[in-house]
Amino acid sequence: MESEAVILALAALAQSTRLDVFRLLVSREPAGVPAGEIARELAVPANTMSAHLSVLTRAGLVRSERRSRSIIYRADLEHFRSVATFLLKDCCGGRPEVCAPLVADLTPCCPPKEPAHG
Amino acid sequence: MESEAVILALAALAQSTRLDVFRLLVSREPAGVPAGEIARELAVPANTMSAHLSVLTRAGLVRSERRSRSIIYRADLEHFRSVATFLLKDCCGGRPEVCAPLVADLTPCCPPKEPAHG
DNA sequence: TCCATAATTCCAGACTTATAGAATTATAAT
DNA sequence: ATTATAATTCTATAAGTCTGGAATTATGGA
Repeated sequence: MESEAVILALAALAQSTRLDVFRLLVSREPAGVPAGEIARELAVPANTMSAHLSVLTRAGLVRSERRSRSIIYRADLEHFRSVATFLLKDCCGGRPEVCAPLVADLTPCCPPKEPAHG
Repeated sequence: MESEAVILALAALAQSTRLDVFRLLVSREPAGVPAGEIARELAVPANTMSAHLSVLTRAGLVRSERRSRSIIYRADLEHFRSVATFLLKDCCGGRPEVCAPLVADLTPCCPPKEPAHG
């Protein structure tokens, strides 16, 4: 993950409509949501929403796939996680005390598996 | 942590000079760095840097304190962590599989304490 | 007081982003 | 072919951001 990709992702999420879109898509994984329904649920005109979805796509945070007349959008959770990792590693590397409480906070909601093998 | 505060923080970090500043300040904790030295190290004019520092301050990511003629800037790691927590909790709540690998990735660099007590 | 240093604020120009109406493209049903 | 639905692209406007020169404020030393 390069820092330019991180900046793109941060900029994409630093806008209320787009943050709402991403949260909606995360909550609707893995089914995804058609563009029109996203626009309807968030009460934003379809063309405006299309512009926002394009920003999220360029940032790598969402992917889309046509299904008949609809275009289904889904959150790219792996990309999101790699952005978070980049950001946290930066401070974690030098400052373990930053990440320790965060890990402690996150651990209860995540299955206590053994360390990743990838 | 409200979502408006998160958007402010994301917007502040979604700019290369400011991301560099924040990384520099994280690496220089807890001593901090005077404004002029930040500008010099990142090769940015003092007034331009001042504008960036002001954005980071409004976003709650840095704090400053005058020491004689210098103004010392420091990263606010707690605020940064609460931004990260907000973002991750959102996906963690619905999608544990997102956070599990991240926690696994972060754990090795952080002391394996028992869960937080705050 | 006078000067030097450190940082900020003021200001203007160039650039980018957010928004949405109108037009267009793509798909499917009749 | 015609019509309807779903989404995007075109275009324009309003608003916001990034940048840095010039002026200003704050501090400290001679």
